[in-house]
Amino acid sequence: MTTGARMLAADPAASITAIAAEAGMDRRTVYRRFASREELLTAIYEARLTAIEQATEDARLHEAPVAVALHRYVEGIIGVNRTWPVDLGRMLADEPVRERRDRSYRELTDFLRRATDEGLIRPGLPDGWVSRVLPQLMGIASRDLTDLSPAQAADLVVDTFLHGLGAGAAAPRGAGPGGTRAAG
Amino acid sequence: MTTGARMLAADPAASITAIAAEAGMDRRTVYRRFASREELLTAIYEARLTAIEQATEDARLHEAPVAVALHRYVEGIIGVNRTWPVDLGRMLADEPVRERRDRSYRELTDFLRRATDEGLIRPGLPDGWVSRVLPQLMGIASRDLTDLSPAQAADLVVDTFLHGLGAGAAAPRGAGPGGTRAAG
DNA sequence: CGTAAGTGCTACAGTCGAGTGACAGTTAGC
DNA sequence: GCTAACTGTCACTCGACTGTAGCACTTACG
Repeated sequence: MTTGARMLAADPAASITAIAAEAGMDRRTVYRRFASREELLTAIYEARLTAIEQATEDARLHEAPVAVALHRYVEGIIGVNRTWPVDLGRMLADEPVRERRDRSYRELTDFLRRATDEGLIRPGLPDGWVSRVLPQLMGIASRDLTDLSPAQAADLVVDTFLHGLGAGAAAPRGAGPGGTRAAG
Repeated sequence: MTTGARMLAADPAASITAIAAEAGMDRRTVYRRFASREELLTAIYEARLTAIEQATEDARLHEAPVAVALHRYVEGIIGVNRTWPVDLGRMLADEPVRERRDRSYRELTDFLRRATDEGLIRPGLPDGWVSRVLPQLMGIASRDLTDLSPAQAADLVVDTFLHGLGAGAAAPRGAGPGGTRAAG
């Protein structure tokens, strides 16, 4: 099913025929597993959601030290993004799926608030800015920096997230000049 | 035409009927102005490209001090993003349009290289990371922080881009705690 | 060997959107 | 009032996709 997800990530309007072809099976076979197109999409998104929830749990966002939890979370989500690259946001007709998605987002927001309270993140930033920047950084790292392992990509994302790309900040340990250069 | 672009931004697969309806005219009228759907899309994207090129020129990326040019560029592009929110990337069948887009991207990359050479941006980062993070930050600010003016949003984007969101960095002048809070 | 499950393939109806044609109504300028 | 340009509307063809039906084939299992 992951291959079909990759197809949908490239083109959310992909036809069942195209999705089936990429997965190496016939269009009719897809309909034997999923009653409709919507059901297939829901199944894929649910798989992604489950992976996200697993990664969130593994990161122990509520208990672990914020710096540790942040890195573990980023690394986990980058892995999820690569396994289930499907973007969605459009195909959210299902109320239960939408609710699960919102819960995951809220969990991230709560964690980032804790990180702010504990002094890791600067306070006073506009609402939603912090919790939108982080997923986007993870998204870029997942999509465009395929040469980096999830752990290496997480180093870069966390460092960029906390310190930016200006010259006046500390470079990440083990990701310095010449260390993790990726191809074009 | 901007209204049609807003429609396409929300759903790239929007029908001509829907686009025309949002623009307050009949589907048939659209076909009188544009020979085909592809031509309409091309026209919209060309309008965005022209605005981008104007903003790039206004920022004087080659001559102005890098810090100044960066801020001017970000402010300009945020304005463009709000006027022409269309995302594209998918609808790039036209070779000339694609080439213009690539040229704009190259211009940004060149500028960011200069900014690195002159010590504004940290060297040794993976290829493509810097030039992908900045547009994404501008995109979030354009879409989700609608309460902020382009200038205010640019303050935030530049500060985040250079210093990140960690507590150990200087907050932007005039965008401190309680200053530019946006509604959730 | 025989059966059952799963798959590929062809064919079909229904829907939706793209694009075109023809006609009627409206507005501006003479 | 008359004309020209523009627009709205009805009606059509064409193509692509969804979802379903039926039949043939392969594979595994007893």
